[in-house]
Amino acid sequence: MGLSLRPAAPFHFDGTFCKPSHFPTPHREHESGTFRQTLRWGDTVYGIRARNAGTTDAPAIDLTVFSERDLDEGEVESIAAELSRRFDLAADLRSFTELAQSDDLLGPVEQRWRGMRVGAGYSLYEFLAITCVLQNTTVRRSRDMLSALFEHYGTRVRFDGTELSAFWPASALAHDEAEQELRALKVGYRAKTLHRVACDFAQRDWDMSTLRALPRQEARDKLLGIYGVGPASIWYLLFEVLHHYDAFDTISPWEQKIYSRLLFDSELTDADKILQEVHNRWGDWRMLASHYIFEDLFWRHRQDPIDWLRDLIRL
DNA sequence: CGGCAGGTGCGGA
DNA sequence: TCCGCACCTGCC
Repeated sequence: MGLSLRPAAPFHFDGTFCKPSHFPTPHREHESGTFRQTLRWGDTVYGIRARNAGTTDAPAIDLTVFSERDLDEGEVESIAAELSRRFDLAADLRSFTELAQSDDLLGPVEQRWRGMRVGAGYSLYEFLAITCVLQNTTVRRSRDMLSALFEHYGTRVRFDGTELSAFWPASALAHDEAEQELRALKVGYRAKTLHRVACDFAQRDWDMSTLRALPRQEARDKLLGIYGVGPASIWYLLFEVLHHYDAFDTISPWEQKIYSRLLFDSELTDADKILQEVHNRWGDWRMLASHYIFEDLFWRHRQDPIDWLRDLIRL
């Protein structure tokens, strides 16, 4: 069952649904003009297919929802609305475009990716599982931990000629033995965090419409109350899940190295200096601007490997 | 082998 | 409020 979505112009389909700087997860796949993912929504797992059916200035997406049982129209509409929020389809990026045009670094990048959205596509709980496996380790190990979680707790879903994994519900990790189970999956001390967060969410999920409506500072304080969320994870959540375009006030070591290259053509520049520079250049758009620059860099890296970047990510 | 990595919570000053 | 420390595991 399907319907048509109308993102606000300008819109960049492939930039929104494909994020080369994020490591691949088994719940989504992308090829030019087509995106598929699984979606756990309510008590049901759906298959989602989005197809580009428009242009940058006259955007349209053909959305198809797959399910084992019959779907009613209201159900499909609520899924469409949720996906529109997750992928930030209504975003007005016109003043961002204006800002980019007067910036030597962002300008050419924005031209290539005009209309690209944040586009994480996860629920809050799912994204917390991601930030948890990102903590204090290397990209390779984060990827391995997430694969193990999907293999053990995820479900395989076949639809539209493909097979993808779906995220597990929080309740799957909430039973008493879950922490021991998780340790066996080599997630280390993160087992405690994953278990505790799962218990919290299994008992009471968040009211996302309230959270989305909060000013950044209040949303920040609320999210910091979640066990396992600290200064490094908080801006991932604020940006990717809540779309606060200015959520960029701390910088992690690997990102510091990348910004040092991009902004100062050096191997390592002082973190405060980078934050100052980013603030001066892009103001309230600084996190979105950084996102554009990162995706552009990783996209170019994928086409034609960049040596220093390969050394940094060591995948 | 010891140190460290894309952090965080906790106890003690 | 700020600081030092433990923590699973894999890689150098």
